[in-house]
Amino acid sequence: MDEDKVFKALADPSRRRLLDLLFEQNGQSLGQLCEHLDMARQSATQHLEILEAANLVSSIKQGRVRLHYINPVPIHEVYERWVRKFERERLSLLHELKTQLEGE
Amino acid sequence: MDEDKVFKALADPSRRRLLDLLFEQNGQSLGQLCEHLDMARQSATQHLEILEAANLVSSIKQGRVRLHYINPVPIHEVYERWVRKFERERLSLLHELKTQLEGE
DNA sequence: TTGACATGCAGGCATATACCTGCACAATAG
DNA sequence: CTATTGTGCAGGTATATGCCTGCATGTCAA
Repeated sequence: MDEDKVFKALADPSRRRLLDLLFEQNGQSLGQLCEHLDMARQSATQHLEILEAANLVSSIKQGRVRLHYINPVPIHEVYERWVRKFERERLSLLHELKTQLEGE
Repeated sequence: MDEDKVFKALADPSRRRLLDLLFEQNGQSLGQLCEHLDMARQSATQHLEILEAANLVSSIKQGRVRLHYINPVPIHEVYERWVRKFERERLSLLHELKTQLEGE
């Protein structure tokens, strides 16, 4: 997994919206997705390409439509590799910060 | 929490590195952090400002140094609000995708 | 006070990003 | 076949981003 691509892909609200839309209904075409997206079709295409490059979305051409499927695995990996360690220390760090502040 | 600021703050590798450094040792000064960062001090300052705006880092001026403290709460909130629902459906979606692909 | 050190602030530059228009191609319906 | 529909591809532009230099400010030690 390319961690950086995943984070950069998630950095844009339009792309998070696309993932939300695919989460609501998996396997949508470009046209379907655009109906919810107040932007030109070509812009949505570029966003979907970025999501695909990050392996967050897979697409399959079926006849003349291209269907898009969400892939939650990279998000899970980001959580595993990156969020969890912070989570683990969350309360103790908060306590530490509080102590430091009180020591001013 | 401003979800977009958190995602955008996390999108840059230098900023993730800063969070890693603060995770290793909390309460470091700008100078200390720069020693690990192959960039000008002013660039690091800008990254830290973005992290502060996202509430991922808090800083306190203590004499002539400014100390920086990590705040894992927004990361946790991103996980709660955004990652968890994908996590919840992860296996079932994978199964669904597999089924669709086999149907080609 | 004065020199040294850590940081703050202003601005400038190159690249990346997000958006668009215009045209081309492929598949299906009639 | 032909028109329609859905998508692919090539660019062009405005803004955002990340990096820098130069100078100003503030704090501590001697």
